[in-house]
Amino acid sequence: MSNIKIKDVAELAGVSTATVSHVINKTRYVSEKTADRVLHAMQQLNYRPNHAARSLRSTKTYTIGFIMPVHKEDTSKSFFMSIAEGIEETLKKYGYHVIVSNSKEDLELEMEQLQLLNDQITDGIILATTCNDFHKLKDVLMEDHPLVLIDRVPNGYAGDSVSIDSYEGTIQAIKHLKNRGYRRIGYAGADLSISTATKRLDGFRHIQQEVPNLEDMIFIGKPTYKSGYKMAPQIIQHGLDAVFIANNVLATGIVHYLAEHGISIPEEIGIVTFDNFEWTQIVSPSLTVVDQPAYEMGVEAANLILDRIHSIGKKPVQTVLQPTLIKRNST
Amino acid sequence: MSNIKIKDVAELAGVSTATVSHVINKTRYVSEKTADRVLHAMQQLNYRPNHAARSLRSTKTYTIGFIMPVHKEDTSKSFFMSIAEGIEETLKKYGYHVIVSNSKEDLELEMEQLQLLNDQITDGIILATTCNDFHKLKDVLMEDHPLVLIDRVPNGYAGDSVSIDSYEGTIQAIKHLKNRGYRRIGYAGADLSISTATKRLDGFRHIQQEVPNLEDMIFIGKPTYKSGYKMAPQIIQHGLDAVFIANNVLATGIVHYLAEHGISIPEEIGIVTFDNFEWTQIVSPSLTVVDQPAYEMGVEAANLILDRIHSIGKKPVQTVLQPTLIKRNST
DNA sequence: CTGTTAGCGCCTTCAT
DNA sequence: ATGAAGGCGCTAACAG
Repeated sequence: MSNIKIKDVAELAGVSTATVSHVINKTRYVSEKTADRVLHAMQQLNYRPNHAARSLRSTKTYTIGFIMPVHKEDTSKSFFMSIAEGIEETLKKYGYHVIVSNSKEDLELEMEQLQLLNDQITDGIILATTCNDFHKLKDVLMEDHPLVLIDRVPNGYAGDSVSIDSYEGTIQAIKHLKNRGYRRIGYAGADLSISTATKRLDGFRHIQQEVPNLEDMIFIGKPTYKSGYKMAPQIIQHGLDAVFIANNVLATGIVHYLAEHGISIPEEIGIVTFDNFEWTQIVSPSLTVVDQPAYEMGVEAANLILDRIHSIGKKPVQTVLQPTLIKRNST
Repeated sequence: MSNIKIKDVAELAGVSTATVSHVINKTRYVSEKTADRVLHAMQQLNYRPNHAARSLRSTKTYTIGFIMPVHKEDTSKSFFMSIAEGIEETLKKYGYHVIVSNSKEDLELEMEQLQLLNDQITDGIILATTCNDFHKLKDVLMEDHPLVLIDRVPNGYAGDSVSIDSYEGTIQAIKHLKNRGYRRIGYAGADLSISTATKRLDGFRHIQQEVPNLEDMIFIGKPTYKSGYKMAPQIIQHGLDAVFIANNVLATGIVHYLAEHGISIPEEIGIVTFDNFEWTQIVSPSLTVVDQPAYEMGVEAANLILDRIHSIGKKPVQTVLQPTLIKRNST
C-alpha cells in the first residue's frame, strides 16, 4: 500500500489539496510554477492516486466489463480472445481496466454476470450476448449504464454495437464457390439462434434462391465436432460438390471425417468455412475461409464504449465490419 | 446508479448502519430477528453495497489481476484462455472479479502491467511471466502483495506457484516413442528462456543421455510457423525417425510441411507435440500430444491466491500438476 | 446484543 | 489563481 495521499503531496509542494487534485485531473487552471512544484512533489513521493477513493467520489470506476460466451472445448476461444485483446489494448491507453467474465453461452449466467458487473463495478459493459431477443435482458440491464454489444446483435436492440457482416461474408463465399465451378453447393450450420448464425443462413438462401429444392441442401446440426462428423456422410450422399460450413466447431467434425475417409478436397468436394482459425491453415489442404476481423472488432467496441461513457444520450452507433474471403486450397 | 445506501436500509429496518454492515459481512453476531429485518429491507430496497466505498474503507478490492503473455497470432491463445476460465470461475464463487491484461510476451509490458495492477486495484496477481530471472521483477513487485506465478516459474522465485511438470511430460513422450520402436528421436524446440521450454529440453537430454551425438538431434528455432516450416526438411535430412516438438507454434509449421510434402506420419516419421490443441485432433493423422491441464491450473492458482490473501506470511506453496500423454495416430 | 461516530482519500463547491 | 472544508458510502473501534 503506497500510503501517500494527496495531502502529503500538497504539504510538500506547499499548496492545498485542491490544487494537487486539479493538477492531476487538469480540471482547472494552475500556474505553471505551482503545477511544476506539485508534479515534482508527486514524483518525489512516488504518489499514486487512490483508486477506490477517486471512484467513490467521482462515481467512475475506470473499469469496463467484457462478457463473452465460450464453451470449455470450443474453437471460438481464440476468436473471443482476439476480441478481448483488442478491447484491452485500446482501453488501457485511456487508463481503463477490463474485467472479463464468461457466460459459457448460457443466458442465465450471462444475466447473472450482467448484474455483477453493474455500475458500481464498471463504467460500461461490452457484451457478446447469447440472447436472441434483447427484451429478455432488459430486466438486468441498468438504464444509462453504457453498453456495447459485440459480434452478436439480437432482435429488438437498437443501441451501440459492433458486428461483422455475416450476410455479406456468406454471399462472397458462395460466389467464390460458383466461380470455381461448383454447382451443387450446400450449407452446413448449427442450430443456434444467435444473430450471426441466422444471418449466414439468410445470406445463403438469398444468393441461392434460384436453386430448386434448396432446403434439401441445408444441413443443420449441433455446434459440435461429433455432429459435424455425422453430418459429413449425409452431405456426400446428397451429391453435393461443395459445402459452405457456417460454424467452426461443426467444421472440425466435417473436415476430419472427409480427411479420414480419403474424400479429396477440393476435387470431390469444395469447402469454405467461417473463421480463419489456425487449424484451417494447418490441415491439408488448407481451407478457404471467411476471415472475421476479431481484434479490430474489439478495438471498435472499446472506442464505442468510451464515446458512450463520455456522452450518454448521443445517438447509438452500429458499426459493421466487413469479413474477408481468404482463398486457399480447399476450393 | 442504485443510490440506496446502507443508511436507507438501516432506517427501513429500524437499526443502525453498523448492524446492517455486520449483517452483510457476517462480522459480528446479530440476533436472528434483526438480521431478518435487515435482509428484508435490503431486498425491498434492492440494495447493493457500494464497491468503491467498501474498498476505500477496507483496503480490499475483491479483484485479482491476471497477466498473460499471448502473441497476436499465437496458438497458445486458447491455452491461456483456458487458464483464465479456471481462474475466473473459481474466483467468482468467492465474490472476486478478474482483471486481465496481456504482456504479449514482452517483459517491459509485463512490468508496466504489474505496476498498473498494484494493491490499489487488486488484492493479488496471478502472473504467467515472460521473465526467466525473478530478480528482474523485484523492483515493480510490491512487498506483501499476494502473487502467484502460473505455468512458468523463473529462477530465483520461491513464492507460490502452479506449474506443469514439463520435465516429466517430455520423458513420458520420449518413452512412448521408444516403445513404438522409434530409435532416432529428435527434439524440436524454440529458443525461449522461459522455464517450461528449458525443462522440456532438460527432460529430453536426460532420458536420451545414452544416445551418441545427441546434440545433433536437437533443433532450436524461433517459436513461429515459418521457423517450423524451415526446420522440417532439416529434420528429415538428418535421418531422424521421430521428433518430439516442444513448442506448439513451431509444430504448426513442421506438421504442415510434412503434410504438404507427402511425408507419411507415423510411418516415415513419428511425432509427438506439446499441448492438446484442437488442431492436433483435426489434422490427419491426428497427433499424439502431451496434454497440459490448463483449466485446472487456473483453478489451482485461484485457490492459492485466495489462501495467500487470507494468510499473508504462510509458507509458500508450489503446486505441480502432471501432464497426460494422449496417444493418437502420429506415433 | 446493538448503536455512535470517526475517518478511509479524493473531488468539488464556495469563497476569496 | 488558489484554499478551506464537506461529504461520497462504508467499516470498525469504542461505547454501552
